[in-house]
Amino acid sequence: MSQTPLPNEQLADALMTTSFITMAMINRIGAEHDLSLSMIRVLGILWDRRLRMTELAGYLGLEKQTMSGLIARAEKRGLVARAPNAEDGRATDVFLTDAGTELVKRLQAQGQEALTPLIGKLGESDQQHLQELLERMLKDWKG
Amino acid sequence: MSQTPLPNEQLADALMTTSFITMAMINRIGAEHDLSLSMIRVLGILWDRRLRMTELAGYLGLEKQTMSGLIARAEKRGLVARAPNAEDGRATDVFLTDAGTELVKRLQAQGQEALTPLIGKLGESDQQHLQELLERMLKDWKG
DNA sequence: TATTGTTATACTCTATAACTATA
DNA sequence: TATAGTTATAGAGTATAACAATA
Repeated sequence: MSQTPLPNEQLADALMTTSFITMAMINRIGAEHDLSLSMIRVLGILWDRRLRMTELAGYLGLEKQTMSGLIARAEKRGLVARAPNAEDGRATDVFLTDAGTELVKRLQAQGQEALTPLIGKLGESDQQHLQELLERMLKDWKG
Repeated sequence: MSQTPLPNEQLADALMTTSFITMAMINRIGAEHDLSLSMIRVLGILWDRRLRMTELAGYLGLEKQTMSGLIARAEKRGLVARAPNAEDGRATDVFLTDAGTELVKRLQAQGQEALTPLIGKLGESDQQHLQELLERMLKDWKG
């Protein structure tokens, strides 16, 4: 006599609270560099990828026109560059410049630093366990 | 011979990735209701509190003028209300209306539902453990 | 004088609509 | 005809600056 498992509401709430706190930290760090959360996401996604405008918009769930504006501003600041796509004459590739790559490294380091006090509320063994659980949850997630 | 514990960089990265995924879900849910992440935070904070404009701005790390605009739009939509503060003639209290309270309940339920597939990647025992670790990490956090 | 809040202004972010160029 | 991208426009979100009212 099995029943459909109820969603773990308390876990969902804890994830949402954790995420709001983490996002507030990332938002604050971004503000120091005049970067919005969307711009940080764009740069982060481009870390190990060269994408077309439409693909990039798809990753972020934004309209292509919105991406045009974001990329135009990022390009103006020298963080990304655009180049015509080799296969499709209509498409434009976007990728990080060296300055953009350095900035992403910096942001990641600052994010790690900012999270240290929160993480430090757990002992080393619990930290290890939390890391494993999160990584298992994220594995192969198509988000 | 002890050494200063290094910050757990992999855990920090997992928290940031989890948060970006969770925020994307919440952002999508908010969009269905024409609510930005900031507006959702405002409504969420007012869930169990009646706050003055400046206090509210402090919670979100925003300037008071920004909060004036957010609250003006929320008030126009009937989600919050303003009233003069009893003790300080300069201050204005903000609180949820009944419609605002209903909306927050709805948003929380939708958030729980949206997170179910992600949470479901872990077994019940792991879910329970993850919840405990997150709650222990969040306990008494002044964020 | 200092604090609380609003208004004025400017820029970023976002979507809808219209357009150009290529497939 | 459909798709990729940009430009035009409008509204929300944000900060800096200036202001009115109260402490």
